[in-house]
Amino acid sequence: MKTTHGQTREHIIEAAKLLFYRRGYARTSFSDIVEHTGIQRGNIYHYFKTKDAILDAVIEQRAREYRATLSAWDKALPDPRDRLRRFVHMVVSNREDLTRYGCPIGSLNTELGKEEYRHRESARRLFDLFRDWLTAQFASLGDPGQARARALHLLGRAEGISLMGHVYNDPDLIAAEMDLIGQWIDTLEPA
Amino acid sequence: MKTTHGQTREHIIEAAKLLFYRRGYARTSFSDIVEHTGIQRGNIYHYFKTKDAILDAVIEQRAREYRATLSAWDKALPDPRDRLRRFVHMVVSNREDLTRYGCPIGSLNTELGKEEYRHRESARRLFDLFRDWLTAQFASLGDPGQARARALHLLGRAEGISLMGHVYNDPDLIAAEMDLIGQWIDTLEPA
DNA sequence: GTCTATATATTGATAGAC
DNA sequence: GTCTATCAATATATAGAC
Repeated sequence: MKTTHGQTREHIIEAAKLLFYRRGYARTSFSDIVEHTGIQRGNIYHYFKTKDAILDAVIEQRAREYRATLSAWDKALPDPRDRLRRFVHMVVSNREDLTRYGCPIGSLNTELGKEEYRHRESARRLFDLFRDWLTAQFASLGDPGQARARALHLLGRAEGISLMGHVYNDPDLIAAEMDLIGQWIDTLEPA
Repeated sequence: MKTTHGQTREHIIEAAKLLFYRRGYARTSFSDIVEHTGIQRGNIYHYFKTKDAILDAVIEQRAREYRATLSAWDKALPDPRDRLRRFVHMVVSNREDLTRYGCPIGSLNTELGKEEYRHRESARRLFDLFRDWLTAQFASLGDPGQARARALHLLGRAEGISLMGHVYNDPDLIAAEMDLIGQWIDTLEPA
């Protein structure tokens, strides 16, 4: 928990976030980060003692971003159905990046879910943010007992179709599936 | 295309298949394969000149297995609806492994879909096998124009819920979602 | 805080005896 | 076909001058 706001530290995190997303964590080397930032090796170690520490910071940074996004939606949209539609719209809006590199949360969890990684839980917390937020929206929209199951159903469909769009290089697959989900949201009974 | 049927070569492929699945390709080293098989480094290089060549062989091996599975289903089940149900049942049956390590095809494509991998296309062909087979079943069951979209929808949902089951360590999530898919299959109009 | 130089371990890969 | 010994490149990480 540093209280300083050094630009260099932010640059490292932003570069690592991009590289981990596009190349994966294991395949991204310190040299990649050095080349991409222009910051020298020794200086990076001044801010992060290990590569794992950079990963921690990247995950924290993503968590901050997603929390801010969901918080902004909460403030702008009082209707839970509109909030769910906003989530669906976000996926559709990001379909080009999703097609190119996959879902940043999904692919990170896929990589870090493998054996001998100690970041499984912190990566999972990125999913928790959306799962809990979606659960709250489904709960206030209808049957609270089914809210969590519906949230995981929705997250799963978004992740699955993102993977298919990625594998088959087709953003329209993502748009079509999310349209089906939008129709499903429209049919849900109000509370 | 070797015509010899050496046991050593098969041992290497089987060990690599297991390790690539559980640890990921990038994180699996030659030392891992040596330790897991008991075969010495130099001997492995007698069968495979590079690590990439082992990956090629593992993907080919998986393709052979999946083709055999689908072919067996074709022979045993004349009704396309039963064949679709058989696919759903396979996912449910594998839910423990899917929960522990994720989907072997999905996680492989997620890793190899990242930048600077030259195995993207061969990994995608594993999905092609199921996509094309599912497309054929949907086509003979009803509207052929929607068959491919339905196949990708089904594959996406299976992949997505496998990821959620993996991330949240909950095989029941997979069973529940695949049950929904089974209900959907039951409602499809016959040709 | 930033840099150069370097340490140390591990990686994929080779050479060659048997 | 199997093995030991080793290579060259790259990985993460450290030491210390400025």
